[in-house]
Amino acid sequence: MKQAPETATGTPATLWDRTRQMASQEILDTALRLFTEQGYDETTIAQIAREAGVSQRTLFRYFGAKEDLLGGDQDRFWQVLADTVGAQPADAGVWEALRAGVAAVLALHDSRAQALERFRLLHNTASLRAGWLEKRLRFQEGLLPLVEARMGVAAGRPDPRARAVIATVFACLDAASMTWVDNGGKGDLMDLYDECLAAVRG
Amino acid sequence: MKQAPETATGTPATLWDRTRQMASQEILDTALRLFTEQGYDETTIAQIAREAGVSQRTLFRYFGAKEDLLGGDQDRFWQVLADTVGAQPADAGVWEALRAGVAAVLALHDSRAQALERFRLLHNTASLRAGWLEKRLRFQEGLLPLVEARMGVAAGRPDPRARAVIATVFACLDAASMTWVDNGGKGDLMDLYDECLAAVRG
DNA sequence: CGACTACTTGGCAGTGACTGCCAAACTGCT
DNA sequence: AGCAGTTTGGCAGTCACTGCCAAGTAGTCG
Repeated sequence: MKQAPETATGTPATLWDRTRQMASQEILDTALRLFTEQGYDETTIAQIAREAGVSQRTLFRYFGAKEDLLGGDQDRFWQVLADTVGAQPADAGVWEALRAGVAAVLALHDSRAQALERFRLLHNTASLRAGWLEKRLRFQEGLLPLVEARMGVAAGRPDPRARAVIATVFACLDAASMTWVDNGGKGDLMDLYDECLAAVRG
Repeated sequence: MKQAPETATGTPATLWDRTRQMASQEILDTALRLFTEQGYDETTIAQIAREAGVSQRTLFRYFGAKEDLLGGDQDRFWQVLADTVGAQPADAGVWEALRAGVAAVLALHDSRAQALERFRLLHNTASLRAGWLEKRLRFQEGLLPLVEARMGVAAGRPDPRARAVIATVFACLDAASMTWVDNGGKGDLMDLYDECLAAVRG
C-alpha cells in the first residue's frame, strides 16, 4: 500500500492504482446506497462487501472502519479546511479565516442531494454520529496551532481560548446542518451557519 | 427491573434494592479502578465482571454499554442541568441560565481528584469520547425546547439559533475541561469556562 | 409454615465489527 | 520468462453486546 503517484492528467499511472481507485469507489457507492436504502445499522459489512464484489478483509484494508464508508475521504475535507484557513491573509481575524475554511469544505460536496443524504444519515444514526464527532475532535486538536498562531496566544500558560473558538465554529456548523436537514435541505447552509454565529457572538 | 422505591431515609426499602445498589456500586468502582490502572481499551468486560463478582450478563443488565461504566449516572447530570436551567428566573438571559446549569453539574462531582480522573479518561480515550459526545448530543436536543422558550423563537420556521447557543456552551465546556486536564487539574474549571465564553462572545 | 408469584441471575449460543496471519494471485520490472 | 513487491481472500480469533432459558432468591398470601 504505497502512495498513489497521481499524475497531473488525473489518471493514475499504474494499473494497481486504477484498480484501487475503482474498487474504492465501488465500495463507497455500494455502501451509501445500502445505507440509504435500509439504514446504517441494518447494513452489515458482509453485505456491502458481497455487493461490491470484494472480501470483507479487503474492504477493511481500504477503509479501516464501517463509519469511514460514509463521508468518503474525510481526510481530504480536513486537509482542505486546514489549507484554506492557513491561506487566509494574516490580518484576517480568526472568525473570518475559519469561515473561509468551512465554506471551502462545503463547496467540496459532489451534489446538494448527496450532501443532504450524507448529513441526514449522519444526524439520524447514533452510532455513526459518535464516530464522526470523535474524528472531528481529533481534527480540531490538529487545527489548534494554526488558530493559536492567528490569535497570538502566549505559549507558556495553557490557554483554552483557541480550543473554544474552534469548537464553537463546529458547534455552529452542527446546529446549521441539523436545522438544514430538518428543513429538508431548503435554503443555504452557509446562511444558516452565519445565522448561528450571529446568535452566538451577538 | 422495576423502579426503585427509594425511601426518604436514603435506604431502599427491600433487600433487592439494597443488593442492586451494592452490586451496581461494586461494578462502577471496579471499572473505574481498572480503567485507571490499565486503560479503557485494555480492560475487557470479562475482567470487570470477574473482579466485581458478577456475570457478564448481569453487568450488561445493570449498564447497557461499556462506556456507561465511566461517568456513573449521567442521566442524573443531565437531569440536574435541565432542572437548574429551568429554575432560573424568566428575566435571566440564556447564557446566564445555561451557565448556572453547568455550574450545578460541575458541583455534583464527588471529589476534585475523581472528577479529574474521569475527565482525563474521557479526553484521552477515543472510543469513550465518541460515545460520550453522542449521548451529550442527544441531551442537547432534549434541552432545545427549554432554551427556545427562553429565547423566544418563532415556532414556524426552523431556527438554528437555540441549537447554536447550546452547542456553543458545551463546546466551551469541552475546551475548558480539556485545558483543565492538560494542566493537571490546576485552577478552577468554571473560570476556564468563563474565559472560553469570553473569547467566543467578544 | 408452605406454596405461589415476581424478580434476578448466570450460562450459552449467536451476531457483528474488526484484526493477525498465511498462502495464493497478481502487477511491474528486468 | 522470471523475480520481487504488492494485493487479495479466507480463516480463526477477540471483544462488545443480545436473546433465550433454566435455576435461584425475595416477597407475599393463605
